[in-house]
Amino acid sequence: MSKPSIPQGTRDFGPDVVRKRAFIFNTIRSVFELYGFLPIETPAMENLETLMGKYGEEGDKLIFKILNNGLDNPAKEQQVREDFEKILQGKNNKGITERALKYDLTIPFARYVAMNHGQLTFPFKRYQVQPVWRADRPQKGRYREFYQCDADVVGSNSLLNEVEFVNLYTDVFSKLGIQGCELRINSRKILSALAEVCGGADKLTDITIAIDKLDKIGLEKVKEELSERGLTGEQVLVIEKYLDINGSNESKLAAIKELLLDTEDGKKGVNELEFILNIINDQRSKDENSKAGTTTSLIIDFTLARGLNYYTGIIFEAKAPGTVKIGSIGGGGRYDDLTGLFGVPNIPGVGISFGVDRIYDVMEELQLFPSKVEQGTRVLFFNTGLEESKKAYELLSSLRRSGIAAELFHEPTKFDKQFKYAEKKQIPFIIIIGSKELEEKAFIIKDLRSGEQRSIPFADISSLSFN
RNA sequence: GUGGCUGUAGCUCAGUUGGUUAGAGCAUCAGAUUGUGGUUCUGAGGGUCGGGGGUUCGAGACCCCUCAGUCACCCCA
Repeated sequence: MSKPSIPQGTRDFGPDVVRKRAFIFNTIRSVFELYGFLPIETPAMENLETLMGKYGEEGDKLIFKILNNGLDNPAKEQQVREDFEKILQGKNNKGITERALKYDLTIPFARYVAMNHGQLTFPFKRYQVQPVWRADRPQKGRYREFYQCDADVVGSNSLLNEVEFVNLYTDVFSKLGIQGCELRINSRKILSALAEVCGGADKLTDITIAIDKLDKIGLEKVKEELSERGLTGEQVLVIEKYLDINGSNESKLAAIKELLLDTEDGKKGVNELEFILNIINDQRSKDENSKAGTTTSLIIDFTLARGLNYYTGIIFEAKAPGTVKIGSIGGGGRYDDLTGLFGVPNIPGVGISFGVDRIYDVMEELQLFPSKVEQGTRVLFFNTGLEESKKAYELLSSLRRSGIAAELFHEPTKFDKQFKYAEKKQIPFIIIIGSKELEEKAFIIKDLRSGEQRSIPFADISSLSFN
């Protein structure tokens, strides 16, 4: 027997980790609900064709495919061999695989909307917290199974939705206690205007992929990559000018107008950004937290591109505070016609996502988890024998009824063991009921943190707070 | 999919140019301590040195293969 193990890139979570993760999930969920989003869930697996082709060529490779059952049926052997031949040529085949684990929450949601649009009230605001899977090779902060927390609004073109998401991000990070996050925004329209000015609207994807890497590989390498992707020296020069834009949000907008305002897309993109910025600035000028400088800052970033190619308008990326080297902890954007892929056109939407696993790492590194999230049992009743435990159980039940987590030690053994159990589980109080206490109708309660103990009549147990 | 690094006790790691019976700390269990823990002391258990092959009189160490973990690239949360 070899040692048991779990698949690469997956993780077990112990009790304390689950508690901390639950704190993050609950916080995000409560903010989603506060903004009027409704929960849905979709299956772990989707039909392969629902997912294929939605995430680009690279994305297709990272989809976890599920092998069909019954391939060992002798009667089908010939067919299976032929089907498998197609797999070897890099083509998917229904005879071998027709289901896959979901890759994100957005496409399954689009599929859900396409299937149920007749019943939904628009704008439909949903949130979804579920695991997704990617056949990526794991590395720091990247796993093959991880949770996404998504919120999307479909059926509305209003930019007020984008404003809502800016505030939603801000509220979540504030409630989690993470200070100094950055929310970067851009518009895909700006990027396509850039492509247009560079004489190659068809080069949009190449340009976005290259400039997205700017902060990682530097300007020179980006220029190299652009040349390799077939852009002329003149076009690269325009992009260099574009990438050179910096300063405050206002000066960035002024500079981009100069560069791209001749184009239709450029105008639209700038308008979008200005609209959002104006409202947010106005709101924040009246808000105490913003004045204190502890909120998430909203930053226009023309180098922000985002890989997923279904985005058409505003795009977001949330970044951890600069002191931790984790990078993106969330992202999202507007898509004009996501459900069109599933035969239901003209339902626009905008959505965002939180990367819980990375948020966890950030909070762990900055020690931001409140100590109360690790709180479990408040009081342990010592077991000193059968008769005594009967009384202990009676009192314990009354505590549980009033919401206080309590346990009875599982067997009558020496105090040493029972004390150590309480210590390891960080149970702050122990209660002892022995034969003497039974007779006196009063138990001994001890605070393990201070070592203080006193005797309390059985009847008075409800007056104790166990804090 | 491509490349780098690391695999020795439950955990963190020592282990000399290849040399006899592979060590330490922490953790676990037992005792000192029969109804009062944390500290201390004593003792015990625990290893096919990731797996397979090779070189050698002799391999934890050197070579090859393989598996696993990890980091980076591509891409992304």
